[in-house]
Amino acid sequence: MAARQDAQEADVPAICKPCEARQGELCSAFNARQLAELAKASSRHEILAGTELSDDGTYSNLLSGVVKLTRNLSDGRQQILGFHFAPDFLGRPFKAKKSIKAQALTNVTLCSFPGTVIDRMINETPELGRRLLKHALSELDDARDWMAALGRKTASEKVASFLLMVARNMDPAHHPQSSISFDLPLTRADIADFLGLTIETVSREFSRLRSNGAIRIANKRHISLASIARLEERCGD
Amino acid sequence: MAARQDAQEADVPAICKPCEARQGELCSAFNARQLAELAKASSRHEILAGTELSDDGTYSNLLSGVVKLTRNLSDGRQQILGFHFAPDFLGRPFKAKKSIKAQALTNVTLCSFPGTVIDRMINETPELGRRLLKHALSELDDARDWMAALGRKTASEKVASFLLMVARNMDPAHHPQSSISFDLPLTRADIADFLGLTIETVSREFSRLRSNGAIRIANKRHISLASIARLEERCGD
DNA sequence: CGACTGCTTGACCTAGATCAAACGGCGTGG
DNA sequence: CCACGCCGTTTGATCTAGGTCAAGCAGTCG
Repeated sequence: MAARQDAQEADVPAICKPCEARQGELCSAFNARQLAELAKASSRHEILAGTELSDDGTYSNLLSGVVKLTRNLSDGRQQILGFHFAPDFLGRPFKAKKSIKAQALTNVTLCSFPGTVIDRMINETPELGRRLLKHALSELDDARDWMAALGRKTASEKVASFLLMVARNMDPAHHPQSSISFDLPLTRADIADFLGLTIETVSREFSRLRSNGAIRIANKRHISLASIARLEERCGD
Repeated sequence: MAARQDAQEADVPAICKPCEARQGELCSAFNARQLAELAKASSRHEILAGTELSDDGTYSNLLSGVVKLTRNLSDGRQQILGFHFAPDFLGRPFKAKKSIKAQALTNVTLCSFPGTVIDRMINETPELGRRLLKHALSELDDARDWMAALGRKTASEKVASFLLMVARNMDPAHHPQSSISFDLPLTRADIADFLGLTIETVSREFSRLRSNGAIRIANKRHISLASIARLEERCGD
């Protein structure tokens, strides 16, 4: 079994071998032959912060950076629907019912495949379909978490929940008791659009958390959490 | 082609033939052999309004009635995450990250299969996996629609959007210009828990819509919409 | 008939929005 | 090098949409 895996591993395309997403949700479903086929059709992109990602049917591994998904109401009010942190992947079969815009929050590295290749592989690789389903359900769970937050949490619970979510994504191997620090990849305006608040309220809640000793703020964007556990008490669920 | 389908049709299990879900999202993915296997393992239930549906791993076609999905915060605040209207189907592979409770809003008829059977069939029927994926993505789209509503819409926009959603589900073949009427399967408390409001605010917005002439209310629960289009103007997106 | 449950309406209150001012870091140009 | 403008942010003062509290109404059930 180990031997067989090694043999396959030897056939993995050179550009895939050092790839951060090689063992990720999408690519680890493929055998060496499929990887080779994908590698031929794939291309890497560097994308600058602020760039909007076009919604052609492509699928992409997000190798580095953070992407936001947004929806706008007719008069310009904006809601952020979710984030993708590396290593995640972007793209979906079937069109969404309403349009969703994807935009890079930081500089972003993508490895993209045309949708047609993936769509075909779904039929020959049941495991791929399973991965996509699992991924969609995970995004559904996230969306529902935020529904509960948007509908029923107070401003300070929303901000605490948000910091917790970012911390968990920036360092998935977190220890709940130890402290953690990171640079927020979002402006206060983005945070407000995600939490259904205004920038002023977000700013006030940051200040309050700081004076509580729950967080430390350096340079507006760099945040240190005393501990994950400390914030969990403040997030209401 | 038509002949072949007729031949298959002849083999369809007797209990499936008159079933409202026979051509539905789930069952229309199966051939006659699979339907026979499923029919053997399936069972029909009548469930009374108010009953909580246990979250064992079963999958069910919802043949009649309406089901709500809810999440509770630690202090009892409740958010409704979504609804299932007949003919929809319930159940999912992989556990949700956080617990979600399903409860019948009206009397409900289910046709249920053990999860093990479905999980096995996913591997032998790529079409089934595709259906499940499509269904999950559709629920994701819905959840995101409501994220935008919860985060950024006013109370009256939320109520208008809600009525629109119910109307579309109660009569999917709606004509946007013609009037439509139906019985709300929810109490004001449920509506409030869905929209992130209080029952008083929901009630006030109903009254306002009534005095605007956008809706007519008989017996608290029976609602008539002047037209779908009239409400669409009020829902903000 | 009385008790209960769901709904409506009114009076008042507050969390968070809005409006306004000022701060600080950063890039540009003199 | 400093002066200036810009942008994101903070903080304060005030306002308001929607929450809270309270009373009363209409079905419904026992």
